[in-house]
Amino acid sequence: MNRAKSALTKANSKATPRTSTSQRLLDIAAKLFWTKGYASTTTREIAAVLGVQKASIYHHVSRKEDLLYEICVTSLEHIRKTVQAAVDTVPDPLERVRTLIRAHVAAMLVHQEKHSTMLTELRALSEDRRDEVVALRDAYEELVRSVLDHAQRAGAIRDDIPVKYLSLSLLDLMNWAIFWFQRDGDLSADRLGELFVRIYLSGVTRPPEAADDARALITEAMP
Amino acid sequence: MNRAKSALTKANSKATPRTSTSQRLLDIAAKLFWTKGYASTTTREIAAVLGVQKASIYHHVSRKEDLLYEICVTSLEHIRKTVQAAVDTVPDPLERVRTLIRAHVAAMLVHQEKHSTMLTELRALSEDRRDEVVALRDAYEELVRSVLDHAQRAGAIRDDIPVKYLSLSLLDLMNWAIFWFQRDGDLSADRLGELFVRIYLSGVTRPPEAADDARALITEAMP
DNA sequence: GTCTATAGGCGGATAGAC
DNA sequence: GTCTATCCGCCTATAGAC
Repeated sequence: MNRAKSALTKANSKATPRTSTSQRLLDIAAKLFWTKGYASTTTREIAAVLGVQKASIYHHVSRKEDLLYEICVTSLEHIRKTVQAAVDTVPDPLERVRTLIRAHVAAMLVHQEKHSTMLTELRALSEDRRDEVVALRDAYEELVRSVLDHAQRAGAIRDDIPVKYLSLSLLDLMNWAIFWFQRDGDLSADRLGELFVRIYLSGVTRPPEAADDARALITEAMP
Repeated sequence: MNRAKSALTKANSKATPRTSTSQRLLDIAAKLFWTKGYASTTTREIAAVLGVQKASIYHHVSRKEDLLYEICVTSLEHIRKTVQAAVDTVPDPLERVRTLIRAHVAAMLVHQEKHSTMLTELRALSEDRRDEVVALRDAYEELVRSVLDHAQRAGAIRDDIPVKYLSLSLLDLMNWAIFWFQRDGDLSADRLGELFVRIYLSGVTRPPEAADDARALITEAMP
């Protein structure tokens, strides 16, 4: 937790002016890191897309790694704050789980490039910074676990599987959709969230006969 | 399908003698690619772990990329064959889904390094080879879809979500466990498979009261 | 099948003018 | 804040002996 806080502080204080060029730099880097991977993306390419010379990048960051670090921190802070705020408005334990799923999917898709870069390129960070980002990630996962734990204690979700694994399974289900979800495809972000709500909460087995959750979301066929 | 076959043929014919050194080379490369990523792993490191000079590697493969290509093909062919064989022995549509989940989890964990490398490093391949591997991956995903489609047509699983998304969700749930599953942890590979069977088929909502699947797997608490 | 030696290129990063 | 010019190290891959 201390580490997490220090990560944020550092990210905002550093020699990184929040000018719009710096923001564009981060967005461009995220898109390239996501597409080609961090190690395979060169500072030359980033500069070319940004429309400046390679050396100019070093006015905004002191190392290529800074870009990756800031992308990871931004992504994790955004999703944690968004999901926390959404969940806080809902009292019912089971409805909180639904809200978490919807908010997580929406938030991760808002920053699709940054979120997927964080998920896959974390290992490219130096040890110290990786530790800081992992601490941020752990803090978020702790939020997910607490929502599930609350629901489990309330008797709303199954208790034959430890919350640890319920949580990891849910994160796997949601996070990796980022690899195949197409913003312009036949499925909107909202519908993707609803899809995961149904699968995760009800499973795919056909209910014996309308014995599904009473507040059933199923009124029309998906997509 | 044609592309898939050509990928396999090439992989087995090429200038790649199946000596034990070549096998060790592939295994070592897979472990390093998985840990550090393909682009960040140097031929020097691979050679060092193998216990030879850098140049000696080029007797077994003609380019570093060959290693990644063979890892991807091996991994996908293994899982496809294993899962197909397992599913073929089971007639009941719903039981086939369960069998698929168990077989997929078991197979991907047997070759954990290769499978995760295939999942995350595919984009580092040259365009032609990437196309070939993607064709193999598509062929496997088609197998998954067909099992789910069969179950859906038989009325065994829900029909309010298209098979396309049921399939992608299941693959996300299973595949990315490879990131957090610890071989020596408190969960065996078999139990991980059972865990996914329960979550995917029944969902996490607590059943109204023993209204869960009659052939319930839930006899003891997990882990 | 493995070695030593080296080619040849590309990468991140810096110096210092404007 | 951006430019030109350049350093230097590391990387993949090859040449050719044993």
